[in-house]
Amino acid sequence: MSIMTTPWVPQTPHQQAVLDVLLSIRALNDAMDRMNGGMKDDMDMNATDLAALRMMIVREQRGDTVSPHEVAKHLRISTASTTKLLDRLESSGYIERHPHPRDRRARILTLTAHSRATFFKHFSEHLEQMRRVTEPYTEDELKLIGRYLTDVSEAIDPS
Amino acid sequence: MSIMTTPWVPQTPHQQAVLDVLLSIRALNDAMDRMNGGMKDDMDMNATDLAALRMMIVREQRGDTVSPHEVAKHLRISTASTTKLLDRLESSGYIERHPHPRDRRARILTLTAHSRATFFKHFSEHLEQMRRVTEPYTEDELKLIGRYLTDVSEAIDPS
DNA sequence: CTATATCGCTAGTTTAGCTAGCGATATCTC
DNA sequence: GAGATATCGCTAGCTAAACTAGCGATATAG
Repeated sequence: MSIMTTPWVPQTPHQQAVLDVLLSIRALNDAMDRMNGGMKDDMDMNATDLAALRMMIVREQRGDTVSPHEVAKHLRISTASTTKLLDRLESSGYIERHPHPRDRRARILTLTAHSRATFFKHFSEHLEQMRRVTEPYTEDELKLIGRYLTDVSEAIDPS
Repeated sequence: MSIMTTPWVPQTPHQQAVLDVLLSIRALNDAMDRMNGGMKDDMDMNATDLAALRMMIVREQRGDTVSPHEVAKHLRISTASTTKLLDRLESSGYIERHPHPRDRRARILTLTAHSRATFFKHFSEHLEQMRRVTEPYTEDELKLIGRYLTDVSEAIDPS
């Protein structure tokens, strides 16, 4: 993520602080990209398949189920590519396809126990590290940080 | 980026704040991924090629030049793939390959004016939005935020 | 009830990665 | 210096994973 891209020379300490934060956002994004890269290598999986798995895990935690169509939309790939992606995940035992109870055209996707176990095995260490560096901050500080991160997310991708 | 992935129920307001921050980091990462996706669509370019362009722009701002080898290392792709990537960028007028002044095996890569113009045209709006939401924070707040973001980056990818 | 839309899939094509290895050049060791 | 080794960017050929087009089954709208 290239933040430091415009010729912009900070004139004041405040402007310098703004620039530093934007640079640190870029650094964070790079770090997360590398983390994802590492996980996909560890799990012997491509980036898209891993992203699909992440999406399903998040949805499951919210109590929602996922359809092939939703996977396609989330990953911004075609439904044809999604079929093949799901073939890969299914044949390697990460997901299962079940009939949708009401719509006989549709499917619902579920994670296998193996899937959850493998994902957490590789992710929990990163999560623990993140929690470790987050916990020392006070509640007020965390609220400020959370508010800022939300501000930035909405600024770059008003959803 | 799936943060909310472990069954972890916050017991205190502080724990809740920690969880919220971790969730907002995931949201930020998702937003930046979508921003990148949008830019690559707008510029009719694949994600890796765009990442290479970003890297070159950052290096140029620091006054450094870039070699094909460095592109390969940064993107974690083979030098063979990098040759093809540079072929694409060169034939579409984004970069130029020049002989290295001291090492006759090597090349140095430069951006074209068209490249810079196109990139900034598509990125500057996002950057401006990010700066807009960042500027209202006080210098002390920004320092806190910057420190936290750096902490997290180092936690997930100790470089 | 007919027309249209949606869901997931198959078939075939294209893109962008990979490994292996080469020619030219640079650097290290003696 | 001379020879061995390493490095740089490249080509050739292979593979993985995306794409478009379109189909059968089913659902929904007029």
